[in-house]
Parts: sequence; structure tokens; C-alpha cells
Amino acid sequence: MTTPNSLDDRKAAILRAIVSHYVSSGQPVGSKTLVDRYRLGVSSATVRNEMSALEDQGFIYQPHTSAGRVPTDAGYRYFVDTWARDARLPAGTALQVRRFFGEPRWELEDALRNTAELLSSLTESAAVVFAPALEQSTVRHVELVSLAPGRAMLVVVSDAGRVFNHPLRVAETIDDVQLEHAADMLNRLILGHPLDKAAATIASSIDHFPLELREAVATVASALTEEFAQRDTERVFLEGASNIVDEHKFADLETVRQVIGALEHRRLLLEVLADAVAEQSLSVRIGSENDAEVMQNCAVITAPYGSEESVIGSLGVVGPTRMDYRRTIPAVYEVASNLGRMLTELGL
Amino acid sequence: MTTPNSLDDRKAAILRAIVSHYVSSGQPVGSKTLVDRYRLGVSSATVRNEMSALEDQGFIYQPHTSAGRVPTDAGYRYFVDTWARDARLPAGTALQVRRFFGEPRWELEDALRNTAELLSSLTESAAVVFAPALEQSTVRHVELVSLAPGRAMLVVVSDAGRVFNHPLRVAETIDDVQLEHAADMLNRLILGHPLDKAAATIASSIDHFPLELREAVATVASALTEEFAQRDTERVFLEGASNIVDEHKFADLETVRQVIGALEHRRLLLEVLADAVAEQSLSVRIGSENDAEVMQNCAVITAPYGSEESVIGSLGVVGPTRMDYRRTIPAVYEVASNLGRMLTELGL
DNA sequence: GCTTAGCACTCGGCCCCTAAGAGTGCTAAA
DNA sequence: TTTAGCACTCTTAGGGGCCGAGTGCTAAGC
Repeated sequence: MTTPNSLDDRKAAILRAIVSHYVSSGQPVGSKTLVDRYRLGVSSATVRNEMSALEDQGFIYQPHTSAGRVPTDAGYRYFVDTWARDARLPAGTALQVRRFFGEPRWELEDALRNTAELLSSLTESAAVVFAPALEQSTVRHVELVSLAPGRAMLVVVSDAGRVFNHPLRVAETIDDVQLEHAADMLNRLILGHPLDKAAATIASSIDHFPLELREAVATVASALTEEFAQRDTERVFLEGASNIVDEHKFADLETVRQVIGALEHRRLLLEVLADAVAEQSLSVRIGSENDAEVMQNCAVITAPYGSEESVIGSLGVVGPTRMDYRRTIPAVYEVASNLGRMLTELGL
Repeated sequence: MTTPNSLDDRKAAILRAIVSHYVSSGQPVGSKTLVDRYRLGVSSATVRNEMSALEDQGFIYQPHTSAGRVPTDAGYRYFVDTWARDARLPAGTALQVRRFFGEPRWELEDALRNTAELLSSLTESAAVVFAPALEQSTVRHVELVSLAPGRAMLVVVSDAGRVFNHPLRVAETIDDVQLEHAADMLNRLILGHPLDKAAATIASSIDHFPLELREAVATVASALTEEFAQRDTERVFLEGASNIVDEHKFADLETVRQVIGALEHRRLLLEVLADAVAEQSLSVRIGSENDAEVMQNCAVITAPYGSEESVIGSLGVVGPTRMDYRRTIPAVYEVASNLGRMLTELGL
């Protein structure tokens, strides 16, 4: 009759009504409810016939005989592709987002954390914001501060105003003057260099440093490497996990526990969102579309943020597949583009 | 018969058995179960009489007629004061803790985050670690890095090796050389001064700075003030919130949601733990002993950490009142003292 | 040929009842 | 003072019956 991926107008209208109603009510939707509340212009018997066809095509299913229908992942997918992609935020919400990003935020950490809070409150889901990647940044300043004999602190400031610090162990024979000297040389060497290549640059130029400083400088290089390796898992801002527990969004408590657990562990979270993040555009993963075992009952919506030329980071939300996609998708999109704009304007 | 706060041996033994059994089973405990599983040396009828007395004294209660007894908050309180204060960690667990703190961790953030993870896994509760207070620290180094016209980054390193950074807006007329000059003067002014008084010191000496730098220096002072005000809420490490969702630790889902929500919001969390933290020793707050509304079904165990002379921070766990106090209390204590020792050794 | 009214059928949810079981409090005897 | 015995209470589990929502099918209507 129709190809598996397209539906005639009436079936589409019915599917849309089913998803809308199920999302807001949480109850399986019957044919009578549909004709009563949505202007379908046909009788319930016709709707039943169409629903039967929709079930054959895999868009909806019956939890049990004589219950209404519930969307399958494929049903949600059709809904999202057809009616949610181009949805717009309600004017009030859009204003809220614009206001939020209207006031400039100079503290990156705060800004990201607050963005996650905003996103979670807009979507009533758990929200995740990944900090901007560092590939873009260059070294603006290197400082070595002696703390005690044998201990020093490495501080690196990027041109975008991000500050990294890492404790160092150095030989006890190294004094303040030598440290300062080393810092001077490092500044000359890697000023303006990309942050992620700084360690390599130092390592390859180690011969240019005076013998007595080489060990300390090598420590700096490895500290930088380590700093970058860890950065990924540390710079994740998660807010609104309690939304996952809300009411009966998920069927059983065990699922809730697993999802919350997954969100809590940054590594796991990265894995869960990894491939969605890899896509360089807004991505919606519904239930079984997620690779991760624990996310089979979740919808994960992610979007990259950055300037028009380049993506610098990503953010997203995690919620039940039974989610208000027409509200959530534009919210994620809007927050991502506003965050990108703000950070770009700040030169980050 | 007995004063309200003391129990004869047999009543005490029975109360202890009730708490122990209820904590592990989650079911109200009856007289028969008690004589079967605990060597009380008396019949169930006697136990019933004693239980009736314990109920009159407010240590236990019946959820409904013909159900077993469940400890009240007062019952848990008696249990904790009498048998849990001096409990020791199982040897294996103690070893695990010692191993964990055996390897020195130079990154404070990592160390605290990992400590929270350790504590939550040891206790199967949500664990919170507050970062060390800053009162103790003194200024080791001040740096002003120019980022772009009108923008600079303030970096302050404490003697303990903590690094603070705050973005600044400065007049566009200020150039790199002037910034460096300002940093030099600031270094001379507040080197070795307590961190929390640095802002005040700068403000009171503002007249000594050249006119063209005063505005920038004033910005530094207010940035420092701001940094301190925010620090409290930012430096909280929470791990294991998913433990709260576990099984049937809490009666209803709504409680779980509220508790998770409370843990998520740092301000709320601070309030919830504030008075417990104010006590300068291990503190156990059971149910109604907590001021916070949402914590009426929770037990909050906190302990300060630091050196023998001074407390520098605190940590704790949040779980259901139905908690294994004899395991949790020593775990909190042990982790706190090990963390304190480690940080002290690192000179923090 | 599509739509629809009508109808039989299915099945989960709910109420009610009962029986079982756990646990109590009381009493009277040891 | 302790304990055996017993009546009593109240929860929980299970079964039966009813209700209603919802379906699929069929036959009539447009």
C-alpha cells in the first residue's frame, strides 16, 4: 500500500495523534479517544482499521489485547522526523532562553553549569553539557609557581581565557629563580602554540633547555599530556538527574536506577553520548537506536554548539522515549545555538 | 522503671536485635523472629512484654496492629549511641581505604571527587565531600594575564597549591606592561597574606597604586571577593546519588525524587548539611533530627577532616534512616581521617 | 470500494470475599 | 517473673465476578 517509511495523510494524522496523546497522558490510546479529541473526520471504526495497519507497519503496538495503542520506537521516529524537527519553541520559552544568554557570563564553568540547569528545567529531563574542546585554543601564558622544596604548580592560560593547573614534583635542588627561568623559556617556546600540541612541542625541544632544568621541563610536558587526557571526563556538567525519577516516566524503578547510575559516571555518560556527539548536527536517538544497553528506554537528544565555522562542544538531554519531542528538540537546538553564539562572542 | 534514656540489659539486647534485623530485612520484626535468630534466652512472650515497654518508651513502633515492630528515630539514636559509635570497619574495608589513600594524589579536585566515590561505594549511600575551606591558605602568587583589549585573567595560587582564576574586564587603555606592573605590585602587597583577607587588603591599599591602575586593581579585589562568595557552593563533590534510588530503601518514589533533587542543588545541600557540618566532630542526624524538611526520612552522617590541630573541611553521607550504622559510621570516620591525614601531609 | 454502525469478544482493573499467616496482648499457671 | 496458650486483629494473597475500554469482524450504507 505504502512504502514502509511513508504514510498516507490519514494514517499520519492518526499516528501523530497517538504519539501526542500518549506523550501527555502516558496511557495507551484507543480509537474512541482519538476521534473524540482530534478532528480526524472519520469514525472510530475507520480509525481502528488504520491503527491495525499502523501496527502492521510497526509504528504502534498493543501492550495487551483490548488495550489502546502505544508508539513503538519507529513510531516516535516517524513523529520526530515528520513533525518535531521543525517545531519552534513557545514564545515565552524562547524569550527565557534569550534572556538567559543575554547577560554575558565570563566564568566558563558557571556558564556551562547554568546552561545545563536551564536546559534541564526547559525540558524536564536530565541535561548534559560538555565543555568546549581545547583543540582551538592556543597558549597565552605559562607560569611555574614554587610551593615548597620539590613541589611546584604549573599554570597555563589559554588565549580564550581558560586556566589549567597541575601540581608538579620537581627536584629539590631547583630553586625559585630556576623555575622562573624555565617558565620564561617555556613561554617563549609555546606562546601562541595550540594547547593540545604544547606537550609535544616541549618534548621535542627539550634539548634547548639547560641540563639542570630538563627534568623539570619534562615533568611539565607530561603534566600537560595528563591534563588533556583527563579533561574529557572531568568537564561534564550534568543537571536535573532528579527529573528522571519523576512520577512514572519510566516503567520500573530498576530502569530509573540504572539510568541515574549511568548519568552519574562520567565515563559511562561519555560512552552513552559519544556517537550522538560525533554527529555534527542535532541528533535524536530513540530507545533501541541507542547503542548503550541502559539507554534502551531513553531518548537522547544532542546538539553541537559553536560558531558557524566550527563546532566547539556539544550538549544534550536524556529522558524517557515518551517525551515531548516537539518541545524538547527545539529547546536543545535553541540552547545549543545560543550557547555557541555567546561563547563565540566571548572569543572562546 | 528505667530513665527514659537508659535501658536494662535485656531491653537493650532486644532493641539492638530489632534494629539489626530491620536494617537488613526492611520488614517489621516480630517477637518470634527475634527469639529464633538472636540468642535472647527468653521466650517470645517475654520478648513481647519487653517490646511493649520499648514501644511505650518510644524506641519502636508498630506500623499497624499485628505487625512486628520498627525502630523509631529515637530507637536508631539509642542504637547509634550505644553500639555504633565505636564500631570498627571490617578488616578488608579498612585495607581498601588505606590502599586508596596510600597512593598520594596531587590533584585536589581529583582526590576529593575520588574520595566521594570511595565513600559512596563503601556505604552504598550518596556521599558528599566539601572542599577544604580557604581560611588557612595564604597567597603565594598573583598573575594577571592579558587576553584581549579590555579583558584579562586573574590567577591566584595559594601556598597549598590551589589555583583560582577569575576573568576580568579592564579598561581598554590598559596594556600588557601595565598589567604586569599591577601584578608585581599586587604580589608585593599580598604575598603571604591569608587568601580570605586579600581582597580587603587590596581595597585598603588602593591609594598606593598609580592612578591609571586603580580601576583594574579594584576589579581584582572585587573578583577575589566574588570568587570566595561562590566557592562554597561550587566546591561540593557529590557521588552515588543513584544509591538513593536503590530497591526499597525509601518508602515512596516521591521521597526519592525530593531527596535526589535536594542533593542536586548545591545550595540546598549546603543548607541540609550546614549544621551537621558546623559541629566539629562526627555527627549523626537521624530522621527528625534533621532540620530540613526533605531529610525527615534520611540519616545524615558527617565528619570533619583535617589535621589534629585544625579542621579544614568536612564530608558525609546521606541515606535512609534504615541504614547499617555500624558499617557506615566507621566508614565515614575512617575516610575523613585518612583524607585529613593525606591533605595535611601534602601541606594543604 | 471505502466507510461505518453494530456486535461479539477479550482482557485488565477493581471490588469483594475468604483463608492464611503473622503477630500481638492478655490471662492463668508454673 | 516467666511462659504457654489462646483469642483477636489486621495484612496479604488469591479467587470470583463484574465492569468497561478497546478491539476485530461483519454486514449494511453511501
